[in-house]
Amino acid sequence: MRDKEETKQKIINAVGKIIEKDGFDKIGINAIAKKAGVDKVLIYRYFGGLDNLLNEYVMQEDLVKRLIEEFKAVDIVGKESFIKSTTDFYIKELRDLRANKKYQEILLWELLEKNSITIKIAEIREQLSTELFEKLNCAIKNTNIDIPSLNNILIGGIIYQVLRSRHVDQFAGLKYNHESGWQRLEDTIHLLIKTIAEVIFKN
Amino acid sequence: MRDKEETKQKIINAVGKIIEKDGFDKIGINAIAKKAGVDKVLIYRYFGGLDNLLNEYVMQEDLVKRLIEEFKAVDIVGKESFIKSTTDFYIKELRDLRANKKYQEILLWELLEKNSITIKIAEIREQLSTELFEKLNCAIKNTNIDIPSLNNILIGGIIYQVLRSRHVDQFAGLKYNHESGWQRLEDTIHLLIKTIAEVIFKN
DNA sequence: AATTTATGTCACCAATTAGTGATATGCAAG
DNA sequence: CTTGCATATCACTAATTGGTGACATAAATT
Repeated sequence: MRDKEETKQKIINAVGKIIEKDGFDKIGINAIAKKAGVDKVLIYRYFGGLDNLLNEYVMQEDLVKRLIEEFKAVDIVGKESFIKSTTDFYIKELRDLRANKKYQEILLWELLEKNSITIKIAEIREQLSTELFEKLNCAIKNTNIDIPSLNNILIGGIIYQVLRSRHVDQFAGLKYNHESGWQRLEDTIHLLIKTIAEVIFKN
Repeated sequence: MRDKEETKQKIINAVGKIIEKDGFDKIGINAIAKKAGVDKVLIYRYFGGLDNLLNEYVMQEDLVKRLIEEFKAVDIVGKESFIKSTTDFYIKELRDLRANKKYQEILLWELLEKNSITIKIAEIREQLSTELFEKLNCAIKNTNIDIPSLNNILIGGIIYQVLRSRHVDQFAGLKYNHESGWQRLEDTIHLLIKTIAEVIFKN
């Protein structure tokens, strides 16, 4: 008892539980205090308000670490390695996102509002993708393919399917409540990258 | 004064204004009544509650009509017409979505919760896309390209970029606060479809 | 042991929410 | 003019929200 750090941790954990259950937009001081089994005044005393608390929560979650690892894993030396490496990257992104409800909530939060936390997350991702594209630029010279732009469509497509599948069973005929729908999506990602690789490495 | 239909219309219009300004998730009885300059009890009397009111609002907006028109415009007879028709379709979808804040809000709403209205919208889109793919299936025989799956990535990618651009200026290097970023996206959509068309019509 | 400090609880405030019963008012028919 | 009805307003309740000051208690310092 009477352990400040432990209490702080209880509060931060409560944030995680609520986000996993209800998402970011419905989070509030009262709900957090109740979930943590702690008086809400402590949130003000120890964190200085909801914003700072959420900030500490996000920084504690290793979402950022995961992102970095996935980006670093991309390694390209030729056509075949381009296909394998980028396909792996996008499919891993899809599978991880599907499995990680908290990550889904953060991405959804980024669509809902702009605040100190979503800004910070966006900055980190921005920096990582810049590094990735520099690496790709070294591997691929003189192509008319706009890699960042293509990446955005793919990543956006992936994120949108996952977020949408939470409330809708199927989209344009693809059944996301069966694994087969997701398999078709993965196959199409693979095929797309293979087709694009043909254009990039045509000479 | 004292015109029931006019009052109902004032209420429905207030819904539109609030959604355009704050989106669906923050909408409430009190805010609507205030915006309409009308007592909130009339919302219960005339519509039977928030849900029914939102339902009437959505049905009155011609979002559905617009969707239908865009889907019907797709017409394919060969490779060149496939490229032109589908590229036009997706780019029109992108531009329309960018220009239509209310449509953005509805799409966002579909990501946030499942209710009678989002279900209805999803059903309509589901039916339209089914018809579209049947049309495409007639035009394109014996291909290993999974058209619905590809469509989902493209549409999802488009929607995600637009929704994201509302709070973030750039994504993976693409600047969405300048028209040039959107142009690059459109160019990439065009290139992607052209490349896929080569595969579909290779024989 | 006594006192100070850190930690935690309680009771309240003002604002806002969804929802409802009683009441007032404009209008049209008698 | 007056009665009756549709239309609209008012005034309230109960619950919930974010936020704060006063108080209690455990632990550490003297």
